[in-house]
Amino acid sequence: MQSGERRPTLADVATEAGVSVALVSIVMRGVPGASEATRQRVREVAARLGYQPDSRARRLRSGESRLLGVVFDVRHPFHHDMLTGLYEAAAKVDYELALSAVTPRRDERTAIEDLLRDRCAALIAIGPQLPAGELDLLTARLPVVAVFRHVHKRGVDVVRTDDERGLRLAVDHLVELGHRSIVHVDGGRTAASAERRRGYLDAMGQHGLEEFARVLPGGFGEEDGARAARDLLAGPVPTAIAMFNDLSAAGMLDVLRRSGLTVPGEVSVVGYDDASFSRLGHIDLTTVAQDVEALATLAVARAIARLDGAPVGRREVTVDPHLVVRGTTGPPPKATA
Amino acid sequence: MQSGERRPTLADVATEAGVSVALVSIVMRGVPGASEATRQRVREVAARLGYQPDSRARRLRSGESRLLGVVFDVRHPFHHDMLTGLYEAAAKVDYELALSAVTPRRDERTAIEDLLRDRCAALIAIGPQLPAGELDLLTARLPVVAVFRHVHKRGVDVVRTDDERGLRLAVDHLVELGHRSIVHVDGGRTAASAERRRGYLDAMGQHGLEEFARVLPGGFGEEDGARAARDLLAGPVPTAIAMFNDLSAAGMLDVLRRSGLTVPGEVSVVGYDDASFSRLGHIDLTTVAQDVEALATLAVARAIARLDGAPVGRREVTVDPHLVVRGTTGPPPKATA
DNA sequence: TAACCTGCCTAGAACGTTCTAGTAATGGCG
DNA sequence: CGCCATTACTAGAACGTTCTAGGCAGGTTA
Repeated sequence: MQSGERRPTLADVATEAGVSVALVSIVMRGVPGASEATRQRVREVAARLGYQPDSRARRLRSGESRLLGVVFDVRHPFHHDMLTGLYEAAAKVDYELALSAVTPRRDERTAIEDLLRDRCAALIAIGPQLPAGELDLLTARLPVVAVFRHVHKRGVDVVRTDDERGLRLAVDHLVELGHRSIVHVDGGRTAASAERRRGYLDAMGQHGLEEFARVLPGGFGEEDGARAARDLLAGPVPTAIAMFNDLSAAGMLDVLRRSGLTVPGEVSVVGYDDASFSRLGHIDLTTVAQDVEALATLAVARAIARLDGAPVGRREVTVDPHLVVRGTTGPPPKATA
Repeated sequence: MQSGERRPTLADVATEAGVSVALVSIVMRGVPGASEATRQRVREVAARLGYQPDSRARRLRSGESRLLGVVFDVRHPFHHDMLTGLYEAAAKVDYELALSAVTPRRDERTAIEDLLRDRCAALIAIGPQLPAGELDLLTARLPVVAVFRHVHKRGVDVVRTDDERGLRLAVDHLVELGHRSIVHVDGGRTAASAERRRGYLDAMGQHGLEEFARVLPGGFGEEDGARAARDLLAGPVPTAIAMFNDLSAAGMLDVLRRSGLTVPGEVSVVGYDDASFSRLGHIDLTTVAQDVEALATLAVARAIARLDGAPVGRREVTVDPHLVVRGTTGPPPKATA
């Protein structure tokens, strides 16, 4: 009942089974060097005593930790999807994950320091906010892979979505539906905002719609989208809007609908991220989805390539996003087309 | 540039500073036993070499791990809020957290086993799905605290929201607004469903509204709420609905509005959980919020009380939720009132 | 018979800490 | 001067593993 009793160790199993500690270790690791008979017996004893290997001692002894440190932010739903993929990718190559969360009251520096103390072999930072220089310093200690964010330092590997392409997808979709007057509400100073803006402008150019191109200042929050909507309603309203992300798209949608406009009847709206709420019947947002699965797999692969000292090509690798068409996009109203 | 070099150890710092390993340990831990002069020098050397203590070795040696294992589910937004609180509560009592995530492809058993191997001192399981018996077995090894879920085994501590009270709050609010015909859509077989149902029935009774009490089968998903809405629309529609949670409330809202009913003009809706999307202007759901902060603090306190062998009162402790009034509740339409 | 495998097993040294027990130097006090 | 306390430090044993080097049977080969 009490948890006071010491947890059993290899030595306990060894004495109980009447063999040496080393032999029990051999059996527990499943490496050759023991007869099938003793193997069976040792395993039986271990199970009976409830023996569980001590990963601290194990890693301490065998220099290699086979442990990937992962920094994520509890506030960002994306990061949790990433965790799913990371666990799977790591398990495939027989690595474990050490998680360290960034919360409103626990900053990234603290999160990273914890991982360093745990002696993880490499660091995967999801959407790191730390100055690039600081991340770069870490690479003297261990390989660092940044996910979701462009870091222009030589030491840091980067795995991210091709955000330019993401916005091109959004624009292509709208053009295909017949839209020409398409505006973009950007992410302000948010990371990736520049890439998405560029993608938007490129796509408009490629479709010969330079004259319609128009970028409004926005941000990553719902309120930023709502504000942009009010700005937009002050002048001639475009037939379609490509938003920086889903959250700002939600704000945009809300204000548009409250002002009496129908979506997608009079205005089409595209988001970015495929946040979970976008799937809600009530929002039903057409959006650009990042391939979280691929990002996770690549991040792990990259970290391990560094650890193995394998030659690595480009420092930065991008993953293609894809469009998820839902209910906020449709052909433009007849009058404007 | 390469991460090949061995990370510096106490011994490296010791030789470099010309002192013994033990002394460096003393300095690094900040315990008495070194002069201020050498303290300064050792710290300077440690910083220069980039020394970082090895938490594996540290914990291995000093029997006590001061490590709390936390199991959470990446799919549940709630769990992330809990992490924020847990980190803070743990830091206050100088404990660290070891996180282990449950994902769609990584089950709870695996997550827990990982933590056991890390030799954490106690286990905090957020919304555990494991059979109560299995959780109870674990208590032979270490203290187990279940959060959010009622576990009726003697060995397991429980910290949860007073869900009965939560639904009473919802009903009280609606009654205060003037509603009498209030139905409840429950959570089906979901944990906590029974408690919330009971809270609803109690509250209706206390207000003398037994004759209006009506429970519809639901579930935890959006689709469950939508289905219940369609069932509801087949007969006479009540003036208010208390839903099992926010997600099912979203489904309910969507179907109601699509069928032409105004919310809260003709029907009021209350959710449960205060999920982040409930704050969106477009949803703006009145809901019952759990006090995540308090739950986290209590969970840590309870785990540590067990570790210290302090006498613990009741196995189960509940936290009061509170109502967050937003835009989906209002007085009933005149005709019905 | 001696020499050499091969299969099963063990002793004991690591890994990087912390902790216990102790030593040397200093200083105050009689 | 001798004695005891105090301060500053160190040696070496743990913690629970893994790993290297080897021992001891029993069989095969020269």
